[in-house]
Formats: sequence, structure tokens, C-alpha cells
Amino acid sequence: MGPSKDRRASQGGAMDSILVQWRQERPDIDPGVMAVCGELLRAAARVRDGVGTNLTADDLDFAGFDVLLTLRRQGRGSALSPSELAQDMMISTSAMTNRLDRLQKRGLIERLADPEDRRALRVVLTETGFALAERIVVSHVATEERLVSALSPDERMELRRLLAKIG
Amino acid sequence: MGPSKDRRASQGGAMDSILVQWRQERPDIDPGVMAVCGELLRAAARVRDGVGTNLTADDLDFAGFDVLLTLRRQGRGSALSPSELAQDMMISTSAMTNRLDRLQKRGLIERLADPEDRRALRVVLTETGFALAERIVVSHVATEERLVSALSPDERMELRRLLAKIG
DNA sequence: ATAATATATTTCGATATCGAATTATTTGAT
DNA sequence: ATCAAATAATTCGATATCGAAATATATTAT
Repeated sequence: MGPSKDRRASQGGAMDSILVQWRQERPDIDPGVMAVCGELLRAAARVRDGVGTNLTADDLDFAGFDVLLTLRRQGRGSALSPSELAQDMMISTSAMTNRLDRLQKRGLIERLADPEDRRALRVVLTETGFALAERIVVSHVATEERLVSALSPDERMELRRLLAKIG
Repeated sequence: MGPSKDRRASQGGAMDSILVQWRQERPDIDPGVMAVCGELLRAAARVRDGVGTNLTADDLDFAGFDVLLTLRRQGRGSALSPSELAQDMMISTSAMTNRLDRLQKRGLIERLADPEDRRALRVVLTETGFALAERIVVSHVATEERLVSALSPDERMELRRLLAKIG
């Protein structure tokens, strides 16, 4: 109604006006499913963005951060192979090679020979990498907490349940 | 309840074991929020992936597809500026320049001069682009429908509501 | 009117990702 | 035991993205 929808129309409430457009243009198509997927992709982008900006202070990007925290949560001496890491993070193994190269150059991880399979490697955090992970996980969780702060505990559970059903 | 959860256990249930790891490693941190954000990012990746693979037949990627459908839903002769498109899709304007270059090379869009602002452009679908959008939107919606098929109508509404609260 | 500032788009250099090919090693079949 | 197929990781070439700088035009202040 009011003309004050300008900003919101191109941000938060964007999806609603998108639905209106589709209903107008293709009334034969049910656009509801587009709304669900669209909101999902946008919400994910917001989270990724929020998490990412929180890392710039430590000269990290989402990519390196993801590797660090994945290794950290395995426990102190534990290790994963590049393949396992790649699979976990849904990227190609060649992209993982690149991520590990960068982290290794910064002295945050090490590649150890796998004693049981000479093709394979075991990736572990260095002391420095462990310490960095230990520090950023705190501010990271605080950031995520802020991002989902509008959701009650029940809503968070429900959201997880619904997300798990997708794909 | 059966043992047929194998696949899901190493996909959908991945987050649970991640939570177990964190509770073990950092009992001082509440990992619940990581679960929510993690599931969100993973679900989004699954959707993006599903939608993407559906486009390869038409030699399109998610990027070009997104532009095409955004223009299509504006209506036949309508147009958006590169900036508006970039904002809508949450990418940089330089990335949008690149996307438009590619689509223009394939004859799917045109850049028209904006009669009201000589700095600006109006991006429109060509006949070919319109026809392609018209075709792919159908299979696209079918793909998305498949991706969220496990959710009831109520659950879809609820999911949208929750996602809108994030970020 | 003029100058300063803001805006729209593109160009440029850097880099992260992907997929295909490569190398090394292991597993499996006979 | 040997050979073929599978697997782990890397390299390579192509490309999409970003941020900063460049260019052109519009807006605002004086």
C-alpha cells in the first residue's frame, strides 16, 4: 500500500513480490516451491556472508576457516585425508588441494604420510593452527548466534528438522 | 526405524555426529547454533546442486539461469539494470557484467540504453532468451518440487517463515 | 554556472573453483 | 604372480567471482 516498501521490496520482502510477478506471468505454475528454495538460498547467503566478514580480521576466508574448524572438532591429534575433507565440505578434491596449500603455507596445517596407504595423506592442525581454531570458534559461534538470534530454541529445532528433509 | 538409514546416516545425520564432536572437544560451547547454520548451508548446497544439474542439458549454469529467470518474471518487455540484477542476486556488479556478456554472446539478452540515464542500461531478454526462459522454468520448478517433496504445504510455509528470520 | 560528490557500468588483476588428465599406489580377478 | 581396474592426491587449463580503479554521466551545493 504505502510507498515505504521501496527498500524492503528489494530485500527482506523480496520473495513476496517475486511470487506476485510469477503468478502474473505464469499463472499455470505454482510458485510456492520457488519461494521456499529462494528463501533458502538467500538465507544461506546471508549466513555465509555474516560468518565470512567475521573472519577477515584473522585474514581468513570461509574456505580456510571451514577446514580449520573441521579439523579442530576431530580432536587434538586427529586427522582427516584431503578426500574426506573435500567430501565433508562438498567441494572438489582439487579445490581442497588448493585450500590445504594455502593453510600449509601459513603454517596452520601439516600433511603427514598415511602409514596405512602410501597414496593417502593425513591432514592435521599445527600448534598454531590449533590455537587459531581455538580462538576463532568462539567468535564464530557468537556470530552465528547473532544470525539466528531471532529464532527460539524450538524454532531452531524445527528449522533443522525441515532443512534435513530437503534435497 | 529399519537399517535402511545407511545413506542418510552419512548425509542427513552428519550434523549429529558433528555436534557430538564439538560437545566432546569444547563442552563450554553450545554447538546448537552450529547445527542450525550448518544444516542451512548444506541444504542450500543441495538445492543449488540439484537446480544446477538440471540446467546442464541447456548448456546453462546457475548464474545464467538466475539472470534469465529474473528477467523473465519481470514480464515480456520489462527490463532491469545490471546494478539491479546484481543486487537481486547478491553478487558484485562486475560479476554481473561477466554474466551479461556471456548471455549476450549467446543472443539470450540485450543491453539497451536507458533513455532516462545515459550511464545506465536496461537489460532485456531477446526472443530466444524469452523462449529459453519459458522452457526451463517448467523443468526448474519440477526440479525444485522434487527437492522439497518431503515437505508438506504447512511445513513449507513454516520453513519460509523461519528462514526469513535469519541474518 | 561550476565544482564536488555520487552513481552506473566496465576493466583489470588476483584468486578459488571445477573437471579432466596425470602419477602413484592399492585392490581385485584370474 | 600378474595385469586390470579402482582410488588418493596433484597438476593444469578454463572460468566465475571479487575488489579496486577507471570512465562516463548525473546530482547537489554554492
